[in-house]
Amino acid sequence: MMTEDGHTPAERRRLKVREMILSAAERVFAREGAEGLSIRRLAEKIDYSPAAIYKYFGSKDELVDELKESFFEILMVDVHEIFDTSKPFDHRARACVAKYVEVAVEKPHHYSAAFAGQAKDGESDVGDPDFEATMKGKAFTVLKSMIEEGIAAGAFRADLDASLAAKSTWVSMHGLAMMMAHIPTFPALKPEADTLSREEFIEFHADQIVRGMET
Amino acid sequence: MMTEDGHTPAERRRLKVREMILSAAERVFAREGAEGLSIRRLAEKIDYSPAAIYKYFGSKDELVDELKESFFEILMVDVHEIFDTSKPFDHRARACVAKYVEVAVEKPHHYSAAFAGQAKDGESDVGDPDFEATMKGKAFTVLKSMIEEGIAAGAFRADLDASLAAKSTWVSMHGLAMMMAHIPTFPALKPEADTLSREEFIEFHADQIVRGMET
DNA sequence: TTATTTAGTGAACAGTGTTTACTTTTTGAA
DNA sequence: TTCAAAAAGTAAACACTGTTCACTAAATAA
Repeated sequence: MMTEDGHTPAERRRLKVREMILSAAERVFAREGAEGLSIRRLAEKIDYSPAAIYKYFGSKDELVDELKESFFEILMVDVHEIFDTSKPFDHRARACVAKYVEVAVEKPHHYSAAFAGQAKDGESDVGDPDFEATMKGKAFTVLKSMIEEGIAAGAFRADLDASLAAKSTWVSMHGLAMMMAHIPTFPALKPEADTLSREEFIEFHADQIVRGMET
Repeated sequence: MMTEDGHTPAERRRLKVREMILSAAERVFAREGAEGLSIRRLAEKIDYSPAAIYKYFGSKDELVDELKESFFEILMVDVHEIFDTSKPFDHRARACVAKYVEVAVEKPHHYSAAFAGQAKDGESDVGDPDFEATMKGKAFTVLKSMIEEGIAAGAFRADLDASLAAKSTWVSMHGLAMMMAHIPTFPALKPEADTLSREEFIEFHADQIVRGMET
């Protein structure tokens, strides 16, 4: 029979097991990342044989890809929520940066894995023909329209290329997310000095980014 | 006898083998990163047994750490050379950012590995009691004094905290280095559009960073 | 009921980092 | 120059890893 996605009991059962595997994997991945997530340990945890997992996922990479993708989706939804507030423009702009970084820092393994394109010569999600449809594509579009709004409102330079500026802004947010994700103590480079908290540093950085675009 | 670092023939021989291992490892690591560098394959390549390598390095991680450290040293020297030019200030500032990113992009595996602090709770190089002495510490100091010079020259805002600004700047450079290292096509998000080359994008990004600090 | 597809498994393959016991070579002193 | 000690190097094993394959057991459709 033609599989119509979860309409027959068998399909629902299959989907349920799939979700169970994913959620168990999610918990391990959040704590230990892709390295720490072993198919064998995962199988033991869910009381299946290792080979069983391969009936649901083509490979470990495919499984991890799903974890990354759903994380990125959450990241985007969260940022979008902030963007759709009726607060003043520059407040929203800074809050978006802050939210992006905070979500990334909460799940450092997810975030950095989502951007670890392996530097392989193979297909890169960015540079994708239908980039607009991907999560990263949507993220970029949101960011760009935000900047266009800023230009229209006269807050940002009129000669600013919104597309370029969006990329540059993303790069700067990415840098902060990566730093904070990987270096636990980040804004405090030395242990004694540096009274600034993470939140305060995010604010400062967001401010620097926005200033770079202002008139 | 007391080992006085390479004074006896035996010590020189030992150091030579060590270097031989490192340089073979370096070649593999540059192409394939830490994952692709296998002790067994490395041993085969240098015509030793895998166990022999453990007479020279405590673990694979220790070996890789040395590769990362010497890369970072090169990165710092290269940037410092640009900094010590007699060109006008803002030219030097932008050129430093460009150099930093270029070197990182040339050896993407080295760069990203150097910053992949594993997000482990263990000892982090940053947050180190004698941070100033480390490579990253020196890098930070250079960056900071550069910004102080900019403030003194009246190019940057007088109320700018040089230490904070240095961190923010580094974060933005880091973001660009990571993006370009991991996403081969980076500044071109869509395949058709985006006529900007990597060099041009680096320039734009550096400009945004500097603008954020200007008066 | 029966034939067929699906779910799940145990065992193996090929690979990894690392350790241990062992042999061979080199070294420093009597 | 002989000889014990130290260092260099190795083969084989341990404990992992992702993945595949031949197989059984169970659910499904005719």
